[in-house]
Amino acid sequence: MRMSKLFGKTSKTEGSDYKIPSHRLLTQAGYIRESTAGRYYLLPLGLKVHDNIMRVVRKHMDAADAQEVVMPTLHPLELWRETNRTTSVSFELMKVTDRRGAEFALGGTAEEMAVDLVRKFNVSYKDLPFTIYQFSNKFRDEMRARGGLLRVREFMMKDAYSFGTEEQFEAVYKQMWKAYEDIFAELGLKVDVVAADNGYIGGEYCHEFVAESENGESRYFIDPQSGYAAHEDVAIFKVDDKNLDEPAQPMQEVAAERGKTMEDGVKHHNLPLWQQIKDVLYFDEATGRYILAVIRGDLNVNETKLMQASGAWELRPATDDEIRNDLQSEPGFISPVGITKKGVQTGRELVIVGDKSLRSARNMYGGTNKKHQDLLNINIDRDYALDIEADIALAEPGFISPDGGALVEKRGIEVGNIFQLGYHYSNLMKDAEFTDEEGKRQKYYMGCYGIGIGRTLAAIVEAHHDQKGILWPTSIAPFSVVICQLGTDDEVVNAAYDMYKKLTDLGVAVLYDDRTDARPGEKFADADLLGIPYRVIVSAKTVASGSFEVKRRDSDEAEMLDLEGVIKMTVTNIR
RNA sequence: CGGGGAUUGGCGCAGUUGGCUAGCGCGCGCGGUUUGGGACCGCGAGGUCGAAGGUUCGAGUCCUUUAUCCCCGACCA
Repeated sequence: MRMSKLFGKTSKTEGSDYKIPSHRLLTQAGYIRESTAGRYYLLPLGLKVHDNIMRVVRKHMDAADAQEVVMPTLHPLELWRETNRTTSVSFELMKVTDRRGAEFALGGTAEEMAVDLVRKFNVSYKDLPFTIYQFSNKFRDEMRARGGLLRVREFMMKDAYSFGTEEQFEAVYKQMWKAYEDIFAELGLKVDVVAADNGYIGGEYCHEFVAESENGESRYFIDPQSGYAAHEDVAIFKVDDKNLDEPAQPMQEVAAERGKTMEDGVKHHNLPLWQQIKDVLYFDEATGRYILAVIRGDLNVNETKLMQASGAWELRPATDDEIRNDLQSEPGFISPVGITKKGVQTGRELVIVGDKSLRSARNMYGGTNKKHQDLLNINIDRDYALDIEADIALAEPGFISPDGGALVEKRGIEVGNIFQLGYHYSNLMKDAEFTDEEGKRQKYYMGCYGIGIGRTLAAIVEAHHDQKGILWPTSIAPFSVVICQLGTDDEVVNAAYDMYKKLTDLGVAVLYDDRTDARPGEKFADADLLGIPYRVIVSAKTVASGSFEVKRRDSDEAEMLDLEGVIKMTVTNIR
């Protein structure tokens, strides 16, 4: 490619709206350009990198026995109704209607489409297991786009769907896990594999592949000793026992003229925070129930775990009005002891969900559901009962992992994930079945596996850049070599063109900076900004000496090589 | 959707308490001198100041409505 003809210019000035390095560098170097918030043009350079990432992903998916297909972008809304996801997905579905009034969803993920495709073929156990995948633009009407390519409303995703029996699933899941490790390794992206929450996709467990970055949106915890890694939503930890050797004391009601915070309770009674009972009252819009989360005072409630444990879907904090008038309690003095289980005004049910940490302490203290009255020596089972007992505690840095090490908090970009879907979709969708050995119909057991291509591209830039620009890993660089032609003398131009031609004929992706109106400094700055792995300089000086200056983007040292040397170096270092 | 900030040639910005043909830098075009880390001189093109309405003799500047964008929160590849 001749740089003089390249569409998409580099820019010396940077926009003030570009807050994170990948967004700024990709825009400044002419890889991408924003259309509207969360929708981007991929320019020729950006498309090359994008294609290269897809090529790597495709290679490893194929190697893992997945088969590529293409699904329509417009999904019949009927299919989404079949799984009730017209209302339950967290990202807003974008819908379109055709001239006949048929409704479609713009695909944001394609579980239903995959199942619908497979069920058309009436598969048998002999066909299982198998995995299909596609690359397609996904549409998600996100509340807020953010950070350039990091969170957008329209993006290329590789999504794969596996079909098989429950017995076969573990091997398939591991195969995909391995494929993902190979993909990100080849892309030059270090990732942590963390256990995460399935959310709206359904199923029981999943793992996220997260590239550590301060600009990422995923918070997760790792135990560096054991390798335990989990998203903050699902991270578990060991709760220490406090005073279980203490005998249970008789419960006692006392006057407590205090404020409503936990600290007020600690101060008033001069007792430790951990001994206080923390009560957090929610209302679930989805099921119309109050959820009272009860936990040891020094811990916080993890709403994701709480939703999992209680079956709630749309939690919001209960209002003071609801607490006082419907539940006859008092903000700051809520207590599982004697709280009404049914709203007196609305008749709404109240479910008490208690954290297992409540069993790590005795003789706890807390409110009475009456203002300025507290209870001392509250003991679980004896004084109150839980409807649901579960782990609903939020992990914090320094807590002890299940393996015994201290948890470290990290932040990163979620570039891919693998989900166990189980029977979730085959239960919801008709005829999602295969014929087994005995001729009986059985549900498929499924998994799904996604990688965001644009986000991965941005994550690679986040991980590989310096003051001057991008440093592409050779596996995905838009060009392997940039030839900087300095000067316009015939010998220089001829030598540069000759090298460009020879390398190109050998299959090396070469960017030939043939611009006659750019001075050397500008060419160097652009080469650095663009992040091409190798830079070769052809100038009057080098032509006279019969050798060329070759420098790696990630090194400060150049070496002088003749044409044969340049060819050898670049050809052996390309993919 | 809640909170904060912004919108003036392709990009980055200035524009005072309302006042004259709306400026600067970069970039772009033409001519020339240059050529190893973003050169210089000359000439030139390009803006109904996000949009609509209002106040005023007069609006980029004041008021109302509205659109878009950025940042922080709840979601995700």
